[in-house]
Amino acid sequence: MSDTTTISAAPEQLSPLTHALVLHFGEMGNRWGINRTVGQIYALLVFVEAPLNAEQISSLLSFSRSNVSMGLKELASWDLVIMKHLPGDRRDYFTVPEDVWEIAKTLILQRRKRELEPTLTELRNHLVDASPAEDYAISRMQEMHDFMELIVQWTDDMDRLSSADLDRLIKLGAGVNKVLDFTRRGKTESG
Amino acid sequence: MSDTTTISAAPEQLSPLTHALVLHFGEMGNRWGINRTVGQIYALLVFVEAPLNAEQISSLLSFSRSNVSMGLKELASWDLVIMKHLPGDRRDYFTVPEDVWEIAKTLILQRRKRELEPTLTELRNHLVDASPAEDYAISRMQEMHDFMELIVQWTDDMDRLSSADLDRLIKLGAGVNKVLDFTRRGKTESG
DNA sequence: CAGTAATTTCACTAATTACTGAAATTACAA
DNA sequence: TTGTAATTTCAGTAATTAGTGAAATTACTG
Repeated sequence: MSDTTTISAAPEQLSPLTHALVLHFGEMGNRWGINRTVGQIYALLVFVEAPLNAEQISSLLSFSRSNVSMGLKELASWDLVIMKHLPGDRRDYFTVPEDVWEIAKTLILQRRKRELEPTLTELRNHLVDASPAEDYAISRMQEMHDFMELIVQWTDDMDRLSSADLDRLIKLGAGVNKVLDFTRRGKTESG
Repeated sequence: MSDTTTISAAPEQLSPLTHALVLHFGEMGNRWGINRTVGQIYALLVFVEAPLNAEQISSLLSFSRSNVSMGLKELASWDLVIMKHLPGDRRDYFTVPEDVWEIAKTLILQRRKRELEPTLTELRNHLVDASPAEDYAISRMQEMHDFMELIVQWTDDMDRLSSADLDRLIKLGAGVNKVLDFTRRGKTESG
């Protein structure tokens, strides 16, 4: 037994499996609008049980300490990481929520904020003082606006769905229809 | 009356309104994983009724002909544009589908393909030969995999929802729950 | 408040991605 | 075929974004 017993021991290096996934999420980062670094940091926090400090992240992923700092800052701005502290240790430790659905809900709301809301505002502003001369463009904008509002409603509904409900849905293999039944019934009897 | 009567006359320059929106969509392109050029071209095709050829796009947005060509190619690879031809004119003309929901469905499926499916495949591959020693990482991967499969099901369901149904939902101001009711009932009686 | 560990900021460099004009290709018409 | 209009490709350049190390800041300890 080693003497480095903090809490649920952080690895000194990654298993091939975790390493492969971390690299994959780094690549996927591009498609998700975040950079490689941030993608890798996040995957690391997801697949490693122990909370990690910046130094550990930096050495496990081998990029600079300052880069890790910026990555964590970005993840924090997305509300995607949880900061913890160990007694007698002043370093910041980071983890992610325990269940996927919590993570996904955060992602959905954040993406909505970044990808939808600015456009919704823009459309609204232009629609108020639009001259009826530009018939076609205006009706297109109106449709788009209404549609985006609908998406906002949908994501609000989703946000109300608990992890326990979702868990059950997964086991049932249920499609969208069942999900919506769940949301409309409100919270269920399970913990 | 001018003699440039093709079909629903392409403008020689953009109205301030359309221009503003085109610029906005160019900016948003970043957040949506496409570049400014592609975002602007797409917005242009959405807000201008007439199908446009590459030359027109290039002059309305003032970037190079070759850039337009690459942008259209990318949009085509996402299945987001419709190519048309006018009798006696060999140039290619481009438009987008008439209704927002058609566009959105395409976007949903395409984003799924680019943002989810590669990871789903990766997870599946790693999960088959995972050593049970790495308990934690594996269960995280399994959860993530199951969740992503669920999203695939949801988006499949959405894809089955018709524009007419959606249109009605918007008018009702309905949230996710109503949507799912619609999908489970199948097609409705409206045209 | 002096000392030190941890973190953040920032100017710089590296790497990537976007855009262009020229050349090549394609598609059709005479 | 040959000619010509339209489109695409591509090598080079411009612009943007990512990543680093050194310096500055913050936060805690004695």
